[in-house]
Amino acid sequence: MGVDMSNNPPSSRTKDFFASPALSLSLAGIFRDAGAAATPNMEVEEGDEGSGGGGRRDDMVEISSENSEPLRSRSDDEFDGEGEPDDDGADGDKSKKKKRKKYHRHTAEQIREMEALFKESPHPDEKQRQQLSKQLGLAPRQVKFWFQNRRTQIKAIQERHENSLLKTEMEKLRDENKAMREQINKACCPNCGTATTSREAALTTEEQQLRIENARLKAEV
Amino acid sequence: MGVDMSNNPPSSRTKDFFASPALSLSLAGIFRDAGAAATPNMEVEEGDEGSGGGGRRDDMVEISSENSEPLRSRSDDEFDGEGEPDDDGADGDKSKKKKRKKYHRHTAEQIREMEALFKESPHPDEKQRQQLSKQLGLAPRQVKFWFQNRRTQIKAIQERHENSLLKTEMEKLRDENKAMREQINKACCPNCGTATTSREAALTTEEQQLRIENARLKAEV
DNA sequence: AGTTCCGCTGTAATCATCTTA
DNA sequence: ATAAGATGATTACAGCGGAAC
Repeated sequence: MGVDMSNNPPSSRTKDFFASPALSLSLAGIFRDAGAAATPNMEVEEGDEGSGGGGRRDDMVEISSENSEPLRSRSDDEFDGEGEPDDDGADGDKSKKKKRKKYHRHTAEQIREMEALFKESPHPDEKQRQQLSKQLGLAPRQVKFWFQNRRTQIKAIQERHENSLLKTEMEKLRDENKAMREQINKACCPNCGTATTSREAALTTEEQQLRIENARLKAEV
Repeated sequence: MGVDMSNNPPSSRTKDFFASPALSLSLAGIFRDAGAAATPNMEVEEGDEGSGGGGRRDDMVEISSENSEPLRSRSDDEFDGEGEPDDDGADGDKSKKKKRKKYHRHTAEQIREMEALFKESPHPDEKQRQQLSKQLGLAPRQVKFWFQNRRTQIKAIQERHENSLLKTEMEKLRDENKAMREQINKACCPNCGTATTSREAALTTEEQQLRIENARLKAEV
């Protein structure tokens, strides 16, 4: 009954890794350097109005659509109430302004700079980070985070890449394997062409097979 | 050139997620796997050093924390000194005790429940989600997020797993190929090669040895 | 042409552990 | 052997792209 299973993702088959705006290209360069120029996008929309205005947009939850349900309660805030009670007034109304720190993405330039440094050293020390942070107008922590996340990303991408390489290589090996197997089985040696059909030949081929199996077993262990 | 390694290998990619028997392990959340130990899993082992060095052993998580709470937090929030040159322009809203909203992790129970549902359907519809959210005291959005993140997580893990399988298999193939290559190159056939010199005896003894080793290996496997 | 919804990807930030100097 | 940094896992969010109206 219902175990569903219908889900089945509509699936997109596109797997192209390197599909990210800022990250991909530079990364791609690491592996295969395509000569393509970089600096693709740069449109950082995000017009943050200058600082003066103070707009304060509250939150962005905006669920729209019908689903707006009764925003549940205090919700998640941590249970340990310690400190931080700021209970926003009664919850009577559903205002619930949960201002969750604006999300905020770093600008293209900031990323560019950090990337540049990253290329030189993926593990910058505090000094370097600090300097960068000053230069870019980011908090030192943010720079630190960025590097951390970046390392993780790189690793993931590399892994994926490696995976695909592995796959192709394996396929190659598999073919080779098959070919060799056939060769051994039927034509013994290319030099003399016609293999002898005598008992000796049989023995050697058998031996060969044994060797092969042996190797395989060894690999397994 | 486009190497295009995309892959849509018709091959094994079809597992419906979690269908994998031994996948569970590291998924972080499994604090208690409820359920009798019916999961004889134990596999996935992969040494590999990779860069950076570091062998690491990952282990089952064990976050303890009995249900209910307390999840301690060591010093939370390090107050950075505020003086930071932060202010990334714009948005100067700082000021005030900015309680950087606590991070907050879902409780073990919430996770357990969600996981349970996840097993049945990784893509719950709004109704299901809503119900769950009520039951667990989480905002619907949180539930939604959780499922999303979880899906990605699973995917990543699966990929990793697949990757390691691939690696071992490839290694196996490689060895086998090497062996075959050697065979072909040297001990090819008794007629043309170095085999004609009353090699029979030697061959047979060698063969016997091979057989013995073979048997031993088989036993090990 | 459209628009509404939804899932997925990428990313920011935080915490918990593990390493390492 | 203690403090600092790296790493992995999590929560949360913005946007894109496709599918369903």
